[in-house]
Amino acid sequence: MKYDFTAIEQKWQKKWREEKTFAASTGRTDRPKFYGLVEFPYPSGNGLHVGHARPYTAMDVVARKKRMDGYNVLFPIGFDAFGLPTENYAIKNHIHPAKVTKDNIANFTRQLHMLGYSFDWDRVVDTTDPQYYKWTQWIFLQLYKKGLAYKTSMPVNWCTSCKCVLANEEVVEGVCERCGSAVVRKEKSQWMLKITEYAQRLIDDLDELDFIERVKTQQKNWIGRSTGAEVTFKATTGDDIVVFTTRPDTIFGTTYMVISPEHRFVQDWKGCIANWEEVEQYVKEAARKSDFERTELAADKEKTGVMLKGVNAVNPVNGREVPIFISDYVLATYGTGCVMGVPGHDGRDWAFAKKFGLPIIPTAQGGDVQEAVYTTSDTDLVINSQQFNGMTVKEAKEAVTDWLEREGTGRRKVNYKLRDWVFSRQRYWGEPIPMIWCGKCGWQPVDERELPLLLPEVESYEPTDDGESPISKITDWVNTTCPCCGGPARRETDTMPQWAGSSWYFLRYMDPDNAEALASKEALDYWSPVDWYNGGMEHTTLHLLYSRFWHKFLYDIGVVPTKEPYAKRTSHGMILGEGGEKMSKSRGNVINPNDIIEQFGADTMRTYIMFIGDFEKAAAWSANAVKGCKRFLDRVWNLSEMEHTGEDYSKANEAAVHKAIKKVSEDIEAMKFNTAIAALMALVNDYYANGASRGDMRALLLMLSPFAPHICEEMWENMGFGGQVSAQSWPEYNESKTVADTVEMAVQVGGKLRGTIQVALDSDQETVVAAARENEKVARFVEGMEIVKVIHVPNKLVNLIVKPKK
RNA sequence: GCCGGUGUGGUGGAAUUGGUAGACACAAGGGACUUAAAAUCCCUCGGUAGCAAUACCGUACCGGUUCGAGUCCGGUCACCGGCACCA
Repeated sequence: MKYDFTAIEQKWQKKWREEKTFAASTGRTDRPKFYGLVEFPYPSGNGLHVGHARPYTAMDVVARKKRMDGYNVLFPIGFDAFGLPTENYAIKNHIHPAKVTKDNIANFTRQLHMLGYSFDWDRVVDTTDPQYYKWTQWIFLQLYKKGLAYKTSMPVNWCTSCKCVLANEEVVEGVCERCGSAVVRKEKSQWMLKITEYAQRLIDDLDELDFIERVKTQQKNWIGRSTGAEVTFKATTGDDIVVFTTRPDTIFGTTYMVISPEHRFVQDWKGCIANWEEVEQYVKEAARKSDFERTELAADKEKTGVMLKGVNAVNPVNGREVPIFISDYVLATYGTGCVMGVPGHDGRDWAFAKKFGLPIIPTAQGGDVQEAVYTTSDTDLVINSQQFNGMTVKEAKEAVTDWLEREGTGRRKVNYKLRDWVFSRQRYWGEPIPMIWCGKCGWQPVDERELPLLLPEVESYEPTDDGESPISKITDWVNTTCPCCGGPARRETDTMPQWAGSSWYFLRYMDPDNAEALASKEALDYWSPVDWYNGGMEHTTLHLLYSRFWHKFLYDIGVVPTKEPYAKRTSHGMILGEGGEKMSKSRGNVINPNDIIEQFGADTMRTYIMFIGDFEKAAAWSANAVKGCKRFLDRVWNLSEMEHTGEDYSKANEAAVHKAIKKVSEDIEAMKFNTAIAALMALVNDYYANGASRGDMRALLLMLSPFAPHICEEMWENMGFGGQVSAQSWPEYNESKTVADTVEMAVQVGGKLRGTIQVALDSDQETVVAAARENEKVARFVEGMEIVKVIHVPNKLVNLIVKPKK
């Protein structure tokens, strides 16, 4: 009988769908629970990509194995459907984004079914569904009520021609992606979320989590905790210039100050600044550059800046007056937007001082700071610093800070690189922010009972000429009454960023239809936390951190039972095109999973995408290798033509089967899917060499079923094992049966491999050395030599260290 | 630039975490079967020298630690992800 994968796959997919084979049930007390989560897709018009298939297949393999291990498994899917691409598509084609979204979701759903994923299709969530975003808005209101949402002025990318705010991605080399006009930075009032309030907890609680190390370090570095001091320098205008420094010990070396071009002092001091035209010109130029361009420190890149003539700053430790510059390497958004320039011991400051001919005063011994910047170590001795001279750098850090605190001009301070979350978008396709502005009462939250606050219908989704969201033109919707005083008021017309909906979606899966709460307490208590969350490295510092922040907040207000949303986090590598290039439409190397399924079947697609390489690393697509996986499944299918007798493992295969069960079990747990499949290929090779009993076949189908479920179900049925593979228990292995009684050991002489020997398992050193010396090749290198040392690694290797006999 | 990561045959990758480098595949070459092709099966397959046994070299590059390094340490180069409004 031929392996008709199309018929087989359709048959089983239909059955799974109709029988709801993989539906999760809340609160089954007879089994432990397992909640496996994948990052839900953004339903773009391009359809499902092989880049989705890798992580989804991986977690599907894990979920299927966990069910066979006896867990009550929740493995859900949904759609993160608000966002820019859909909106832009809608603008271009004059189709409502809701319609675009609906069509794309239908297409994604069809494609996901074709891959045979064991999702619980009764729990699909869609972030654009009002019954879903009702709760996204509700969470925002709770944040607002706890003082964690506030409005402030923030710089945005402003296209001078389209007159609208652009996403960073829409700015290409400083100009608007759409019209090519100049993009400038413009201040705009934005809703912000105080993620910084959670900075320390977001660092500390990482310790308890089973996240892969690179995710932890990247999150820690992103939050960027540093300890130091906040110091106040008096300006000659009388203003306080506050700087943050991690190096208070170098304060005597301050020879200038720098403030960011957009700092309010620049405008405040306009009257005192003698060279205002020059300053204004520089501020304008800086506005054109992104933070990224500004801080980019290429070796050949010259520092730029302008001195503010007419204003100086006074160093609080010695009363010395120093000049003040504006320079774009100081960002308004990090620290206080002001820095003290200590060129002797900071590379950027040194380059700046050299450029502008500023004095360089060393504050620690070692190196010649006139020639090159000197990076101090903790034990260097302090100089040029009055009473602190002779202390070590480490001591001086504390002593100077103590002194500043006593004098009232400084204080200890922990600083974080992490910035508050800009939560406003002047866009249509997002959740409306449920706030009302009243001229008398200020910002007022929409009454919770009125949620969801529906996104109104508009004719055009284009941002307006004044840069406001298109919904600002719907006056019927915008004009409302103040919930506080009942007077006329206006609704907020900004919408939320796409990150909002994806910050809590995993909670909704637990109880997707709940109308009273984002999920019931029972469901949250039972399923929390997510046991295993796999996703891309690119989401480490934004999505993953945002969602940890929201979860911690929900924990604080008693909504969720755990401090952290995800117990375990792993990450997959990208799928590249043939030859290792990034897959992209323009390169024409995009692989559509549907084509592969049509040609080779979903089981081949799944097996290949798991076999393609190390799951954590990027891997290049290879059409030839796909054929190899199809060949493997053909070989599995053709095993049916062999005669199988005996329900036990056959003598010839017993050790191989036990070994394979061990290997596959461990590899799935460790995400080493490629070697799990390699082990199954090797097992099939053994079956071809030795024949296979019914018991051997049973084990193979059970182990292969998470990877290639359809073919295994079909063969399981054909062989009359009874029931479905997916409902069976995972096979167990016997450790003692995985090891042979003799082992092959490597023999080295002087660290070089000279031969191998067969010895009994766990032989002692004496036996091993004796056997080694009998080996002809080894003997040749030992002859006439004296063995001075033996290194024996049991069952692995023996290394004879020799020297010539005297 | 900063942060995180990666680099092994013609190709994808494996290597029990310091212990026999190249498992399992792909491609290629040779052979069997076939009127022929496809499919299937068998053999070879890191480099150099040799008929061979075998020897030497070999995990991006340079150096170090060690009886022993793909694995650890220092430096260099190349590539990939992120850099806060793509998600």
